[in-house]
Amino acid sequence: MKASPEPQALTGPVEDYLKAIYDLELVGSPASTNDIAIRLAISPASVSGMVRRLADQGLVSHEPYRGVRLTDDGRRAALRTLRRHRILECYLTEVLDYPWDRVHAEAERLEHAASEELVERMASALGDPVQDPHGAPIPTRDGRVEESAFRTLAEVAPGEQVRVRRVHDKEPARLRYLAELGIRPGSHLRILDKAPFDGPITVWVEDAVGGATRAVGVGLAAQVYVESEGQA
Amino acid sequence: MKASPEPQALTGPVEDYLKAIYDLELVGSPASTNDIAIRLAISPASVSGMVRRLADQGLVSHEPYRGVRLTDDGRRAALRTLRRHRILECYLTEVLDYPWDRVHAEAERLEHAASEELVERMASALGDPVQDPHGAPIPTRDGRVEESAFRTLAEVAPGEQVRVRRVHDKEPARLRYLAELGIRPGSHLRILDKAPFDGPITVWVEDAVGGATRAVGVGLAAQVYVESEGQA
DNA sequence: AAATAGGATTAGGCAATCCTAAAGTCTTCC
DNA sequence: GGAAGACTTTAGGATTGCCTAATCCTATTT
Repeated sequence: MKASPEPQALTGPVEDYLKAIYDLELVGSPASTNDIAIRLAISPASVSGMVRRLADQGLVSHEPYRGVRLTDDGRRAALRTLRRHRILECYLTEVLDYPWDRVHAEAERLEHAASEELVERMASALGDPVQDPHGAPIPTRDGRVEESAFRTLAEVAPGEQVRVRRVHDKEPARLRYLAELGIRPGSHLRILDKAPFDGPITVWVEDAVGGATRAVGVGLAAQVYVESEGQA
Repeated sequence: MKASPEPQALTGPVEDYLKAIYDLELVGSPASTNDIAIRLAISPASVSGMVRRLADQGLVSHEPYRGVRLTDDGRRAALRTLRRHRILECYLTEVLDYPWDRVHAEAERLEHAASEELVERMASALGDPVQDPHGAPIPTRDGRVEESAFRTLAEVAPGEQVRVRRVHDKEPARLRYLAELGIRPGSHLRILDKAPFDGPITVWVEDAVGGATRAVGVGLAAQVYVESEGQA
């Protein structure tokens, strides 16, 4: 049995496509051209073109008009990039005290430039963290992750007590607002009320100063992943 | 009086050209196409093409067949990149204990991706260092540097005592060898002998374990910059 | 003053990425 | 069962950077 061949250097854009496809595939179905385009903020036509090249390189399999799936090689590459990204986020946050909401953008740029060696040094300095500042799990060196399927805050019924496990990390403004509300990974919430017609969700935030009642719109609540902690 | 316009984002290659031209200009004359090509390990024809684009962007002035000079804008951009590079080198070395000889290559990649904010955070964490691990001066935030003109070890006469101030940083193998000899910025040397016909230079290395005599070829000695400390 | 050696520039290409516009395909809804 | 609408792909372009081969300057040498 032979070690896998040297991971060839991929370009920044290629790594971005693979990450996007990985993420989109997580919900089960193959990634559609359109979804990839939206996620990367480029035109669908460009995605079609790039997907062909990724397929040529053996990183994805593509059934025209049907969608894209990562091959094993593609998945390995995606997880390597994800590991880099998340360790960088941890390092920036914990060691350099980088602001919570801007960490994602910085890591997004550095992940394509930082060597394996650098990232592993950072990981060691942090004691090999297992999740990033937004609660996302960090793939291991050998490419394993445990992507738990949490419910979102929008799906929780009134009366439940939950712990925040993860929040979306892309939009600085939303992150800043969530932080203001006291909602971040690890926060404890009790759902007090859920207004009908996709109305706001009222929660008791244990971790706000002295505890506080907060109303969260469904849009935002759908980006907050929680884990049950019991009924009130 | 108005603040200078936002420094537009430059591509990695463009930053590399500007750094190369900056360095070549340090010795006085405008940078030649050929020298830039050698420094960046690309063909002279490519340099001609890129120089035109740099001139279009107002970053350099180009007199065909005569050479290239940085404009004020170009110099500012070059110094920004150089500051990034050298602070990154310091940070990697001091905080992450990155090996001395590989720091240059890593910083070379990161300098194009790291934001101003990140680099300034690193600088603060280090107490605003004034020189990088190889002895190169770090430009200030507002773009000032003091590039001292040191003699090289190859130019020093026997009998002199010198302190190493700076060493070339590009080649890991040479750096490793110099470190083995005990020659790095701050080391104290006494020149014992200089063989004729560009022969080796024999030095007493104060900082080697217990002090040691070492012979250095002129090629290597020319990459070690020193400052006089007196006659023996 | 003409020949020549080097260095510089132009000509013509290629690969990676992205774009807009036009054409193709699939699914679903009368 | 056919047409609408949504999504995908192809066609044709642009840009950035790099390359090789060929041509062009400049300065030195005879």
